[in-house]
Amino acid sequence: MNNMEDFFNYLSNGLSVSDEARDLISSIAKIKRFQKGDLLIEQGQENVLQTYFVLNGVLRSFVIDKNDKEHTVQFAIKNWWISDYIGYYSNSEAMLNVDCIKDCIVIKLNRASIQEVFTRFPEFETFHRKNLERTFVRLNKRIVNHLQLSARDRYLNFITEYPEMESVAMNYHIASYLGITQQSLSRIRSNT
Amino acid sequence: MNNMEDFFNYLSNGLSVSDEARDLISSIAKIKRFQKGDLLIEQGQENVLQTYFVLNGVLRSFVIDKNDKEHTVQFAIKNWWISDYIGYYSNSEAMLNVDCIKDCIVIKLNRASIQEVFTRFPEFETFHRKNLERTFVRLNKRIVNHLQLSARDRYLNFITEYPEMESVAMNYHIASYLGITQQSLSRIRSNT
DNA sequence: CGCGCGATTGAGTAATTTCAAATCTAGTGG
DNA sequence: CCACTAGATTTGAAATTACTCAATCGCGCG
Repeated sequence: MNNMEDFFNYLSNGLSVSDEARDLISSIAKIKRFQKGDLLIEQGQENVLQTYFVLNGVLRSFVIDKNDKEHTVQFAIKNWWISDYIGYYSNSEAMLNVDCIKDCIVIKLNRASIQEVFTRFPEFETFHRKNLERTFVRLNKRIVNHLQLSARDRYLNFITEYPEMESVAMNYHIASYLGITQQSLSRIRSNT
Repeated sequence: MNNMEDFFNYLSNGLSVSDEARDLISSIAKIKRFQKGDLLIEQGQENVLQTYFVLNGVLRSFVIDKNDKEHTVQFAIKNWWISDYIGYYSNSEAMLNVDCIKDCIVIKLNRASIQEVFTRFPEFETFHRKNLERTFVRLNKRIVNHLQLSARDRYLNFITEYPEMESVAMNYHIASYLGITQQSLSRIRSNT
């Protein structure tokens, strides 16, 4: 369907959404469409007020270093959230870019509105807190993997962990997520 | 002082602690002392029910890989929290070890008791949620740094970010946190 | 003094990157 | 249907970075 209903379905998985909460969320959540290549957040922009929930498509967040190389921080597909969470949560300028790698339909929410939801409906704060805890685990695992695994093993882990990404992300997106060059990834793939 | 009062001072920084909350916390929080080398959590143990708040001393969490090499995931000093947050939040067996690298005084809290505090005093859940968001930013920054910086730059970033760690952690602890060998760190240090 | 642990240094080796060229692929127009 | 093109991927060879293994150094402590 790719509409607001999908978002409420997602929410229903973790909490029960009252009619009042539903009304408030409907009024603050905006559905947006983007095309492959569109930039939702740009490194250096003054502040990061938005976070996005993916209804359809694929996005990624990435940083461009001083040598103009891109490094993928996160991918997002259906039912994932994405933003520059460094800028978003530390209330600073954008440290990351967010762009579409496939045409997308997303729900755009801003921090202040979400805060309002938390205040009026505390169960949403609990839901968010549990999400954060799960994400926290994922980030810790990524760090642990990066510390102890070889490039090849990180790749093998990636494709078992996120099997859907191989077909939608390009070679160099995945390489830059794994912290290697696209040439190295190509060589790893060729003798697996 | 290194007693419970320090913990309440820490909490007072982010919220106002009612007398009732204070009573509940006093009843569930246990002060524990550990010596350098003591293991608080051991990789593989059945579950991770505890998290620790540091009153004094230095601890670290780390993983031992299949070649018996240690990789430091996190350090903790006064006013930091530490545990195996992978096991703790995903309710699984311990993926990490936690040990003392200096004699420690910590407050031990368990998940179920903390949940009770959240339920009875929702402002603690908000406090925790904000902490998680800050930690989330730190982990994202660590990943970004790992992706885009050289070993030398990661080291330079580490000593500006955590200047107190250089004197309390050993060479190979820091090296294993940065994802390099102790020999490489030694060489980096010698021509800085 | 001598032991033990941690840090440093050196030399050879392995893994990965860099730069450049070649190949593949999907889409476009003749 | 085929040729062409632009973008993406692969391959090769040299250079770089970091690692391994081994030996040595330095220091605190019994």
